[in-house]
Amino acid sequence: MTSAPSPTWPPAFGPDARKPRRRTLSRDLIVETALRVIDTEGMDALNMRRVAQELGTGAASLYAHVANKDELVALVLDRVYADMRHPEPDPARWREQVKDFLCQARDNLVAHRDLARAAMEANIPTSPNALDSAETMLGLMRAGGLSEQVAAYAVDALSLYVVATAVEESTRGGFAGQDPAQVDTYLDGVRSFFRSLPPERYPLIVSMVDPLTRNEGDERFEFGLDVLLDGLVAQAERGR
Amino acid sequence: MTSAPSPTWPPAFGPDARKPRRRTLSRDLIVETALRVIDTEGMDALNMRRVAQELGTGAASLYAHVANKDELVALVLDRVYADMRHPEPDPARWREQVKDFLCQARDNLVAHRDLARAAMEANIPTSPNALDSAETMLGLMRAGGLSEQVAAYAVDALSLYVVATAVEESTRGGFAGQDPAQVDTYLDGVRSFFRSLPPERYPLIVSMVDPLTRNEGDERFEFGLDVLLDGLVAQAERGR
DNA sequence: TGGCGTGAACGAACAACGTTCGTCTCGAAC
DNA sequence: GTTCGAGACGAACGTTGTTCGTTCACGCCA
Repeated sequence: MTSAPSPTWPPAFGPDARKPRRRTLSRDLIVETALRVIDTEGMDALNMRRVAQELGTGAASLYAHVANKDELVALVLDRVYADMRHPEPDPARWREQVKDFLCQARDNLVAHRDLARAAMEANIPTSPNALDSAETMLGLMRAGGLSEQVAAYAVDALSLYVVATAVEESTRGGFAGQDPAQVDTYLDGVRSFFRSLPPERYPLIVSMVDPLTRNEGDERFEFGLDVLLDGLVAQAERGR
Repeated sequence: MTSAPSPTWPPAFGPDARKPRRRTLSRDLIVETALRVIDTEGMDALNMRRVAQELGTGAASLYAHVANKDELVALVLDRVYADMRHPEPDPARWREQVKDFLCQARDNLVAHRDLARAAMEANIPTSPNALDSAETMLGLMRAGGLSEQVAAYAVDALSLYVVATAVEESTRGGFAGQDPAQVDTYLDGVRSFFRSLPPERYPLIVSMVDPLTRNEGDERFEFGLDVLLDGLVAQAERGR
């Protein structure tokens, strides 16, 4: 590993001593770059040095614009919530509107790899664009005739389901549905594992391998969503 | 910061040179120790050196019994699932039984700080005791008359809701409900933040602060659970 | 136009982490 | 009594988030 010692030039004579100092750093640019890293390599690959490298600078430079990594991730998340489109409440179609809005939210999340993991770790939403989504959901629910308390609880439960589903889905096989073939091979592995289990201990799991591992588009996600919304409709009618 | 250089004794004469070599390491002991660390200091404080120190040894020693940290966490999680008590299915009371079982699961999770985070990151459950719980749930659902596909989807959705709720709750204010007073002060902070929001942009959030931040025991958790179960009952009756 | 203060960029460094390496040592089998 | 292997162990490596002290470019005021 010992290489010939290369002579160290005095700084002024070093190669390209006048490298152009990039003065173009900004908060938005950092957030956008971080999102691009997440999109292409996932959350695990997101670190300060990686983002800085993408911008042709060092990690320390980022801290002039961003308090720490947690704040950066929160900003990225809020940036993604900004892409949501918000419907005008129509009382006659509140159930459909809520479902559409939540499907949109899920699509928006899984479009950015496993970014949903950040949404899961976040507490009660406090970022501007996340609050916009909460406000919209509350509007749809209240238009549907749900009481204040039921609407408040429902927003919580539904948001939780959407985010948790996005996390689960984006973790399947390591990366989200971006390559369906690899998800299939992962599920094939699960199937053969389930089938190899001792039937005397796990009779139902072994006999229900196919329903348990069924993967037909958004069927699984929409099933849970419909169950929740059916339950909410029942609540609404009961409270009336 | 320069202190007087203390003389370094040759190893053989050092203090307590004959420290008893603990040959009592085992997989179960490591798992139990890790769980204790999680219980007392939370998941963030769980690292290999910390567990090893608790056992009076070095981090490297653990790797003879455990492949890596991920496996250790998975073992801890399975160890916690072992505490579940499994009911005998009674078709007449299936809804109540499912609810009781899931409440037990939630209590079991939040009893160990933010261990639920590990359950969230885990994929489809493949550990023995987690599979036992899935098997039990499937048995209760099938006894209730749900179709194979509905039961399979339902187990997924309900498990997801329980784990996600546990994560959310254990993250509130940094630590789970172990100190209700501190959770209250956290919620007070959220309340005053919500109230300080611009009413023209967030009219519903501002006017619904109290319902949104209500924290009455397990009311919030049970609300979502009841909504899901109501929706499932509706599914069951529809499919009949 | 020329000096100057300030915020930002930067390289180096620190501490904590998961993990691996090579060595040593104990206990049991022969 | 010798051998041998599993496991305990200290040291080290590479990666991470973050901080420190310095340097520098730009805009302001004289």
